[in-house]
Amino acid sequence: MGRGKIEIKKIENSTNRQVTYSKRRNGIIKKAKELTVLCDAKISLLMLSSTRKFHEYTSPNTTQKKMIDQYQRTLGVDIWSTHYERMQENLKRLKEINNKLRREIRQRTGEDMSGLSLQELCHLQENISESLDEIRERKYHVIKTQTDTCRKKVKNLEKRHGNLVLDLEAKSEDPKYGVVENEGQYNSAMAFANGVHNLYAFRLQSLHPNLQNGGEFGSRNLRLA
Amino acid sequence: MGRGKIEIKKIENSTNRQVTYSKRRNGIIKKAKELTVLCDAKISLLMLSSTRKFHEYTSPNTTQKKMIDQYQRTLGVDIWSTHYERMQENLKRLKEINNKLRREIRQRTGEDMSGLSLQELCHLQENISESLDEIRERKYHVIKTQTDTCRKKVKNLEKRHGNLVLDLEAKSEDPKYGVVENEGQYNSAMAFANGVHNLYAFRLQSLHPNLQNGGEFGSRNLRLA
DNA sequence: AACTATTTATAAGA
DNA sequence: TTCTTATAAATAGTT
Repeated sequence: MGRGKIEIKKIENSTNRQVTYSKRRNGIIKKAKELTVLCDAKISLLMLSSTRKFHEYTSPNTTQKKMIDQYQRTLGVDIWSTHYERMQENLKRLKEINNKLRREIRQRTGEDMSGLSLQELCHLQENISESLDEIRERKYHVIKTQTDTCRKKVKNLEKRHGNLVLDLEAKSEDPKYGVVENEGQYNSAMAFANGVHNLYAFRLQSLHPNLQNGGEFGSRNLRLA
Repeated sequence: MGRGKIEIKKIENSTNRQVTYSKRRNGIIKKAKELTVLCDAKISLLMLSSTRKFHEYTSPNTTQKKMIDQYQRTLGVDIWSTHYERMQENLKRLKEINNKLRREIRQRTGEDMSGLSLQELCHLQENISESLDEIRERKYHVIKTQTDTCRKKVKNLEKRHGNLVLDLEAKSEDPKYGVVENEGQYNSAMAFANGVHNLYAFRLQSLHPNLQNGGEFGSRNLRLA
């Protein structure tokens, strides 16, 4: 269509070819647009010129991805299958592991023991019981550690208190200090001493935590006995 | 181009639209082929009609995948990134959940209790203890069910055995049957009776499983006491 | 699917 | 590139 008929074969003249490409490219895009509107079609058009220039047209009511997905579904092929399927499998595998873990937890909590044989139940009971022992041991360990820390703090306070008391006594005997001026200070020192005494009492009690079990943390043991 | 000029808007007549689609589709594919040959271009053309019919054209010297790869490289986009990233996030999320579940199990088994405060440990111990109670209950339930089933079987066997014995006695009293011919039969019937007796003894023992705890399954309870 | 009057696309030239 | 224009090609409406 033009001043003369042309044979459909590669245009050897480079400039001519580029001009023709440009003209016909616009032509085909126009056709694609018209087809989209006239016939309510969806079109994806990718064009790569011999000079590596890229042009595209995609119908407004779709995307390249949708078109390619459709293409793959229609032809029953999947260009990206390798990557994609591997991820899908990974997801599936993780979900399965997840469910197994949840099931294990439900069994261990006693929420769901359906499907467990008597032997499995015995095994589970033994297992949980051992876990309970370990947790109890750990608890005692933590209690002991906290107690030790507390004891050290008390020792430190006692020492500082002792120094204070000595200091105070020294000052009381010193004629330079009157009794009245230092009364308030003495009282607060006594209050401090009382506090330390209480802490010390706690320390003595806590030296054998394993033998007590009378407090909040020990009630469970009584229940189990 | 035709008998009359048409406005570029959706053809409402369905038949007409399909005919036009068919004609213009062929036209655009012809144009694509010409452009491919004339200008040494590479073209990917995907078309989806309003009736969901799919047509495509791809230049002979390329493939859809190459075109799409080129498209993505040229425009610096990744059509799949959204999908891909969502999957990646999903994977990550599942892995995290997985790890949390594993950690919970390790805590419940007593394998790893690092990072647990005293309060948390107490809570855990109480929790596990309750689970143990539930599992023990379930076990007793299973034992009871099995015992009941066994008891029913025994009852049935007793009945059948009783009938056999009566039958045998009747035959022994009947002068038609000699003692010698039936000796073997009688002995085996006695052995069977002994077997049933043993089963019956087991039945009696199992009537109060909660009070026994002397067997394999009860040792744990003693250890907990 | 074929026909054909017309519109549209475009080859060549400017 | 873009414009022009003669002409080839595409196609709307019809059969």
